[in-house]
Amino acid sequence: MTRAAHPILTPERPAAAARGAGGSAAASEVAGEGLSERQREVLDAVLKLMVAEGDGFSVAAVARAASCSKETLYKWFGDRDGLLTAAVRWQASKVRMPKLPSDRLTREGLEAALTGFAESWLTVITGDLSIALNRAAVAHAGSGRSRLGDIVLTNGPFAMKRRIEPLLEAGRAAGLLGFTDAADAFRGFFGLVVADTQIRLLLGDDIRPDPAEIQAISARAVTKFLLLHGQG
Amino acid sequence: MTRAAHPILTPERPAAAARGAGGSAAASEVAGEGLSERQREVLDAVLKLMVAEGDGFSVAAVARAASCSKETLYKWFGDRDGLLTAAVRWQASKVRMPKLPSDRLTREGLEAALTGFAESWLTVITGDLSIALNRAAVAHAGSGRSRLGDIVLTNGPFAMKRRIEPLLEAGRAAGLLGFTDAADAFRGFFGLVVADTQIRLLLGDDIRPDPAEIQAISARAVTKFLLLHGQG
DNA sequence: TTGACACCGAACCGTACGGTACGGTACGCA
DNA sequence: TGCGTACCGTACCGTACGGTTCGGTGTCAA
Repeated sequence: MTRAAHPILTPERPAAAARGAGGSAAASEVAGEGLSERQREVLDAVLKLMVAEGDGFSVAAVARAASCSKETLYKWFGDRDGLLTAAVRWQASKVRMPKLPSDRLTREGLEAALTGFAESWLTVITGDLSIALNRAAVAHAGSGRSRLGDIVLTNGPFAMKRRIEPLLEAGRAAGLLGFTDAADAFRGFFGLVVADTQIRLLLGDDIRPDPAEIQAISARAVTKFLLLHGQG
Repeated sequence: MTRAAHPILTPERPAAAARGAGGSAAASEVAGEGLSERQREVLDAVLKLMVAEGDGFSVAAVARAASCSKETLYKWFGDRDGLLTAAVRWQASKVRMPKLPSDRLTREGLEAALTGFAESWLTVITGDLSIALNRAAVAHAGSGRSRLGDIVLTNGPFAMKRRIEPLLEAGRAAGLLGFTDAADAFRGFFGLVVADTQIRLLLGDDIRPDPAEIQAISARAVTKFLLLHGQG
């Protein structure tokens, strides 16, 4: 278990991490903006705890699970909220959206892209980790004690919207889609894909669609969407 | 402030409340299954606190807000969870769904009923109280510490489904709608109406559609739904 | 070898909260 | 008038948790 350099994080703004020199061997910079290997381990432990116990866990439990001291946790992340926030950010940085076709759009390409997106989205939001994180974010949004809600909102619905709307616009430009308001079209797409799935999962209903069901639901949703907005 | 008879509640199952005799003057039995006037006051105070502070409040805060003693709260509701559960049940008992047309369905009647339902639903879920309750229920569903999630699920999405599906079936029977799977049709309707509104609200986005917007959204959603499933 | 550093593990502190107990008061009833 | 009951307000208790401090250990660089 090699130790790595450990930048002191400003939980709000990850900061350029004023670390001295390049750090020792294992300070790789893959995706977790300025996080050391060890820190990522710790954050993964936090995520695991969130799935298992849903935000009710103590900092001591994190220390136990990650085999590190509370002192280190507080030094790295400031306080419990900073720890949670960092964990959610870390998870968000891991999620990748599917590739969208960049060349000229065909009807089939558009349909495939939309379906792929729907499947990907449903797979994410029905996952244990997403459910746990969304639950925590919702709870925190209620008590206003942190910005977890913002983060999840940004990396959840908003991120989806930012990715989908250009695709819809491209579809319209290519004469494949017809709509007047892109936001409204997105709303329709989101609704047809997600429907009541997410809120039911968050409320504890244990519908867990398997990949086949997700494919079927996505296909139906895209069919409906194209029925509403398809041209030709 | 007149005191009323106070049945000891079994939080799980409200029970027929083994009260002695009819109770004194003010023990009216309007809607809150076996709750005395005073108890309903207390539960309303709890709901107010949930809106204001979102489940983070202490039992002492409830006692303060409702001008009653903690001892009484524990006597009536058992523990903090019982108190919350009773409050959510009490609120659920107050929500009324819109009337649906019972006579022969016309195309206009169906459209009006669907639109009315959509408006009603959006009005409910964008309300402060609904947001607060859903947040609490989601949080509790995560830590498995109570059955709040079930209650909200039953009185939320499931209740909507139970009310809408017969309407859809009636529409199909009257030749106004076409679909093969009622559950799938409901899914579509729910999605088109709610879309990302609820999850965004729960996550702290402060979109608060006013009645005019709700009407507009509902009308568009119903139009789309009828485009997908309308016959003729 | 020595010192600085980063970390672990455990003990510690203050507080907040769930839950209980108790004294005091208003009221119905015999 | 006196008793029982239902309630309020407050004090109290135990515990759990966030956050701090400290002693001890491994590592690296001078």
